[in-house]
Amino acid sequence: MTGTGPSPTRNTPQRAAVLRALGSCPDFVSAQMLHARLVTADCAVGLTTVYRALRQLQAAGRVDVVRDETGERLYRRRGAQGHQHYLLCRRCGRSRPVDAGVVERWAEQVAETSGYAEVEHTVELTGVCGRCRATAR
Amino acid sequence: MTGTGPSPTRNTPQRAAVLRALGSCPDFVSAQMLHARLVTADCAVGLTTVYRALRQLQAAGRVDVVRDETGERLYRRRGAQGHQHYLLCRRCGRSRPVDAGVVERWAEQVAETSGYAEVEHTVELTGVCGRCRATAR
DNA sequence: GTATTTGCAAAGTGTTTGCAGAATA
DNA sequence: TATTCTGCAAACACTTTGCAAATAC
Repeated sequence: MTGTGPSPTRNTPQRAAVLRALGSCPDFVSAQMLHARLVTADCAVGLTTVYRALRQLQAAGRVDVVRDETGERLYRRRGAQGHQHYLLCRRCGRSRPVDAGVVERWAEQVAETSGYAEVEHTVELTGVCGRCRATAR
Repeated sequence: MTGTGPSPTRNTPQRAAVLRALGSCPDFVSAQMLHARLVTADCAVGLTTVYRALRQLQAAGRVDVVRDETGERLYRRRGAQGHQHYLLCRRCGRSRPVDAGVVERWAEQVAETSGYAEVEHTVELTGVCGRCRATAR
């Protein structure tokens, strides 16, 4: 039986470029931004391909995904230890990881007492970072 | 001086209809669903108007807004005491309020220690409710 | 009587899909 | 060589905007 195999993945220069570009962004970026960045650099990749690569990375759990207030998806390469939450600057997009252990435990507890199965949680913190506060008022 | 007045708001049957329809939905609904519902009932309202009414209600803090996984906005009329979090069923959309006091306090603390200003938070819990679990596997 | 609201049609956004040609293994 | 991947163009879904006619105050 073929099963739901781990979907074969080839090594292509485009995917490598996307991953590299993503790694060079300390903060969350949208697919569009990433694409623009790749085009600006010499290594142009189709927008479609960027979207596909990102979806793949998301499925593989190698990126964290959040949504900005317009609903646009923002991606960030994930470190080794999985699942992480961030505090994002609404002005410049800068992000910093935050310790959300409390929330994790809370979510687990709700999951247990609610009668709901497969409970997942999304936590997003946004604010205005110190630098942006200092700059434009 | 004109200032940023509290934007005059007229009472129109359409707005009343939107608010009424919203009130009759125990769970989160999208603008599109709400519009369909209004059309099905005799009181037809333009889709544009539904969107405008919802934005108005959101600005007035009279609805809670979340996003489903596709990015579509879902609205739910808010009770008296403001700001509330929910556990949503991914299959049927059913929701139940959850006590997120822990998270509120955590968010406040992060806000204080982070150096970020105007920190806001979004918390979304999703799962599969008991009824849906029992029904379709 | 005047300013706001409505609602249609059209534009705009981010994202996905169809498909022929190119590239990988 | 057999599949997978790329990338353009077109399709999609939700949402917003322009504007003339209708409506509330």
